[in-house]
Amino acid sequence: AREMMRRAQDLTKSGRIRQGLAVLDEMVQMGLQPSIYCINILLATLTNLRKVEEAEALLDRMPTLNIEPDLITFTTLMKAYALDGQLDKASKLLAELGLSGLKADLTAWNTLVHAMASNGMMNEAASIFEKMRASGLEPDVVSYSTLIGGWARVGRMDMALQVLADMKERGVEPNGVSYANLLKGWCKKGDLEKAEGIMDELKQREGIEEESIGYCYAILVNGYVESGNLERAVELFDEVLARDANQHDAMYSTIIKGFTRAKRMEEAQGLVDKLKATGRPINPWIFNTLLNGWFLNGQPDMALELVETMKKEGVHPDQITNNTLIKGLSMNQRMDDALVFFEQMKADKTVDVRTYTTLITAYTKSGDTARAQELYAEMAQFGIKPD
RNA sequence: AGAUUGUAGUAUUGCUU
Repeated sequence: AREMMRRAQDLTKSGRIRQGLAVLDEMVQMGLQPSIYCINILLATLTNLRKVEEAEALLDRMPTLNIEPDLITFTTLMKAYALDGQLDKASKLLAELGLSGLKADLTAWNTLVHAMASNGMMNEAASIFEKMRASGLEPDVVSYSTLIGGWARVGRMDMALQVLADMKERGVEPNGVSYANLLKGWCKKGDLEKAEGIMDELKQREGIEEESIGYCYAILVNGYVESGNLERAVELFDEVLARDANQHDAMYSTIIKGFTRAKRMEEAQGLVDKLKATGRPINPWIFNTLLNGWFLNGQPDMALELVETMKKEGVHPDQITNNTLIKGLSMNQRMDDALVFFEQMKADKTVDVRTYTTLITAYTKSGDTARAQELYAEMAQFGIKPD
């Protein structure tokens, strides 16, 4: 049974979901009983792939597999619904745990708070937070950090800071994530001075892991890039690299993004060359960032050349690479070239809603609404829902 | 007994803002 579950997981993870789930049927025929542990792993895999319908179907099948869903099962599915924006269903799952003889724990409550917060529903998030407390559970650092992140996300830094004060008062120590969420909020607002202030407080605090500090710096550097202060970003870039090797790839892609936006392609290219010289494999994010940069700067031929170079270096184009190519080529009046990549993606079954939106937008802008309509109709054939 | 099972924070692609 273990062997078969492993096979099911491998198939599912690699995107062959049908075949993966079919293994369960085989098991039933052979009289083997899958464990709840393994089913939950499958469910988490589907959730992380955003395959909500498949996750839902798996839950529905559990009775025929003679398995009782447990709290982890339901929490995983709540997350799946949240990622899909189906907040009513997520709430209902928690509310109906009792029907299965289960009771929500801190993780389940936190998942639901996050479901609301990540979808901008902060009144709901706060109300669920209170219900959790009323049920006798003490909110932990995750609960508070989730609320901070939610308020920051909707631009209510006053509320985010209030939550920070609340947690301190209640004796829950803020951690790196609590501060990262605040930083992100200030960066999003473009208030880098306030962000620096948070950074100072973070550095003075005892017990914050070095790894979290590096993570926070990465947020700050990106904030400077987004606000157009490339010089300060570059200054911090070296500091961060010296401080935390984990941030290496994120730092490079962030700074390369900055250079490409500032039309400083020589410097962007220079950083990639520097990485190549180390002989270590280049992170696809870095490569994709530079690729997009060539298109932004109106140099589609440089972009195509880059793709060839990277292939030779053993970096293979992924879905984002192809979407970047399709967008870049179509916005540089190279529709025919874009369609070559589009056909390739369809053959690989890697097209997604962005691929279609890109092309539909391009055709609409060029006045070819008939082609746009066609593509819209075609999406459904690939099981892609318009958003 | 064992096993990669659920919750919060960075970088690249579309539309919206």
